[in-house]
Amino acid sequence: MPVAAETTMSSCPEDIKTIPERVFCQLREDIVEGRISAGSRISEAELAGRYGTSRGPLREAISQLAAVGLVERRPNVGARVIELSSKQLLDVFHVREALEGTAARQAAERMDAAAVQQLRDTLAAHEQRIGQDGGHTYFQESGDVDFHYRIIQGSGNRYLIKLLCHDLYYLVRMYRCQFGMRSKRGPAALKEHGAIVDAIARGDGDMAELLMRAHVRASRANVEQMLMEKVEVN
Amino acid sequence: MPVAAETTMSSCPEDIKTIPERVFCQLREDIVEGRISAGSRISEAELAGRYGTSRGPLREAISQLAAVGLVERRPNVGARVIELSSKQLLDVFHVREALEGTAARQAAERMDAAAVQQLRDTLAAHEQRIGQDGGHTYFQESGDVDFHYRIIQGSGNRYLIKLLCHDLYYLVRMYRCQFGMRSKRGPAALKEHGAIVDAIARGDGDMAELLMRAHVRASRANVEQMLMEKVEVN
DNA sequence: CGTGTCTATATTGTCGACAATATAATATCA
DNA sequence: TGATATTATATTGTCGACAATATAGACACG
Repeated sequence: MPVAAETTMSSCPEDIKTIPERVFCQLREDIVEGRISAGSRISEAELAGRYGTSRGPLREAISQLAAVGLVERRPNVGARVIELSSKQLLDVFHVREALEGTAARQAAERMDAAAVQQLRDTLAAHEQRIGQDGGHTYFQESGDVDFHYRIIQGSGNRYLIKLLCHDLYYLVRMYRCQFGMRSKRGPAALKEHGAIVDAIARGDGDMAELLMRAHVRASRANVEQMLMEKVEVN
Repeated sequence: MPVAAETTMSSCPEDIKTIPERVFCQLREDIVEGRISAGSRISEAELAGRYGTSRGPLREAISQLAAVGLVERRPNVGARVIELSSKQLLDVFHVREALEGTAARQAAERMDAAAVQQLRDTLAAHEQRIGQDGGHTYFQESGDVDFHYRIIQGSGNRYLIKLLCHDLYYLVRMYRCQFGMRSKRGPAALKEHGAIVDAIARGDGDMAELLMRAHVRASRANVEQMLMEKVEVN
């Protein structure tokens, strides 16, 4: 009974009706996973071919990508995939810290008993996985994502949900994929998750926010360190 | 030498080249100001006529509006302007509190002397205006917006700037217009602004964030009260 | 040899026509 | 008469063709 798969923010849902929507998803995935390299130009004609559609729907998809911030558009010139810089990655983490902190606070205020229980289950599953395979990175990541996802949903704040789940996480994933970073702080993160759940269960919004912010901050520090090491290597 | 006009987030810049961009701006303005009423359906054909273009560019504009969250789209049915509820307004304020707090913190860390001076000037102009006309609401609003705008820009965090200046503020403005609320706490807000500037000038990020969050929270409390009064009246 | 201009080409921007879908109005049957 | 099936209509979705613009290359000139 893996809880993860179903609830994770799915890559490209099947129930997509319209072409622009489908292309938007696929294109986003290709960008995030690095199949279309950062900074590269996006040719409408070429992509129309690749995704088997005409340029109309494709332009719509590109518009949306631009609105979300994954590509940059210049009139009469075209669109390019955004460039990734360390500074911007850290800036994104600052935003994430603030937003996820608020999510945790509101989750503490609004989650009902059932939701809290589900959250506990997620955490337990995650714990078990780490125990089993000593923190095989993939499950660790997906477990982490699932945990955060649940809390964000639990906040019941639609705008927050939109920002974090629909916009920001794709950016974060893009960095993860392309800078090739996997969090190596599984057990530590797990403990922090536990404390956060407790605060939420208690209905202690202040503490939940505090802990979540610290958690994201620690994650950022981890990333920051990896970036430094990378610079040294190169 | 009014500082405000030039730097305020302009409604619809003149230097717009492409039609979708122009339509996006105009349509957004019409929605924000309530000329297209909340919850109403958006007919592509009708709007294409109104803005003097064909349906292609219009669809692109609608896509972007949807990505920003001002309209909701259903496949094969059409788009509607979002409905405004008190709960969602308050949720937006929660997000704003978190983001502007971060903006203030980063501004404190990153603004140079010149930028801080500009901020002071903005504040001084605002103060003078309030003194003159006893807080004529229009200038008060625009001064407030300008102040926040400067700090957000001062954070140097591109993602933050995008979220606050390009997405969130239009939502806030939409609520302001349609719920017809003007902040009646001019002098109080001004004091708070002063304290924030001091913290930023000092480079005290913690304090700047704390004060900014309190400031936004106070604004939210004000809005909350007005909402309650409204309910009573009706 | 460097610089500026001009032209050729490729790419984006825009449009109108046609296809697919949802909604509403109508008709049919128990 | 009520509910369901069916058609009609209006709206959205999609496409291919044409116009406008920017970029790269050739060419002339200082």
